[in-house]
Amino acid sequence: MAFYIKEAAEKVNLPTHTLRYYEQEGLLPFIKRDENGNRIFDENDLLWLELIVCLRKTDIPLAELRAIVELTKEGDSTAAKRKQILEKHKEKMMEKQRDLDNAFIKIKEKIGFYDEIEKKYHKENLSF
Amino acid sequence: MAFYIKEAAEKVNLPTHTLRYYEQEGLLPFIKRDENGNRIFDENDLLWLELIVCLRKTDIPLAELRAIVELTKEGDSTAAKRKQILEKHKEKMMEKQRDLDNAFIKIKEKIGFYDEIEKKYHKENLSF
DNA sequence: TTAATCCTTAAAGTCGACTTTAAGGCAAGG
DNA sequence: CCTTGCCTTAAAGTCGACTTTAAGGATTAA
Repeated sequence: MAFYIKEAAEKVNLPTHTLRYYEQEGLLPFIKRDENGNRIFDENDLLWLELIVCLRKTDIPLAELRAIVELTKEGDSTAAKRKQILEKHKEKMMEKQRDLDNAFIKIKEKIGFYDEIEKKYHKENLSF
Repeated sequence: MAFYIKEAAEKVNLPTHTLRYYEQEGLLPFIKRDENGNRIFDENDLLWLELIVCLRKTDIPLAELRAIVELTKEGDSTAAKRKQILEKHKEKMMEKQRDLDNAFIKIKEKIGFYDEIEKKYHKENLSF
């Protein structure tokens, strides 16, 4: 189970350019090449890439993903540090959740307000 | 109840620069000035600003807020359009919520994984 | 009177995360 | 043989949302 960049990109629903950019930024450190220098993504690479995509949707900075990669290279002794990075991001995610909850209340209010204006406006403009 | 920019900025927890920038970008169209040309934020301005801040935390684009302002200037007949903009953003918010829910699952898994490595690592390094 | 602290405007700079452009290599199909 | 479509690299450009810098005006406190 190994894939060229186009297949990998399709699997994670990103442009190939972005995958190359991620590799360049140190997020994909173990990507092998075929005899022509083309990238080959194996199952492991894809799993990591999927986690990247999933966490990027919650706006984890590339720098934090890169930091995890660097720590991974240093071996098992860095597991606690890697965990810490993720815990910190999880806190941010929880804050976002709260921000969303607050915004839902406010946006519903405002939508209701616009509804009222709309109703009034139509009532006032009835011809008979 | 009216405030100069510094007080207003403190109330919504933004730098004064950002409030000026927002006005310049057409997000705060009704801000009055005192005899020296200083901005005066009234209760209404603050309420709108608070909504801006609340929705910005969910990444509503400035362009959408500006669009609402422009429609508001055109009067009550545009209430439906303004509502539509907010409904559309509410959809995005719901998608973010789903993204967060998915990411929570994955990040907990990964944290658990790092926990395992950590435990193993400490076990292997016991001297006796 | 001078320093501090507010305010003003306009313009330039920054940042993260891509995205686009340019120039070119390799392999298969017609 | 040539086009098509994949791949490569390096570098430049874009985008949104600020943020910083520069230059200066008005009010207050020492």
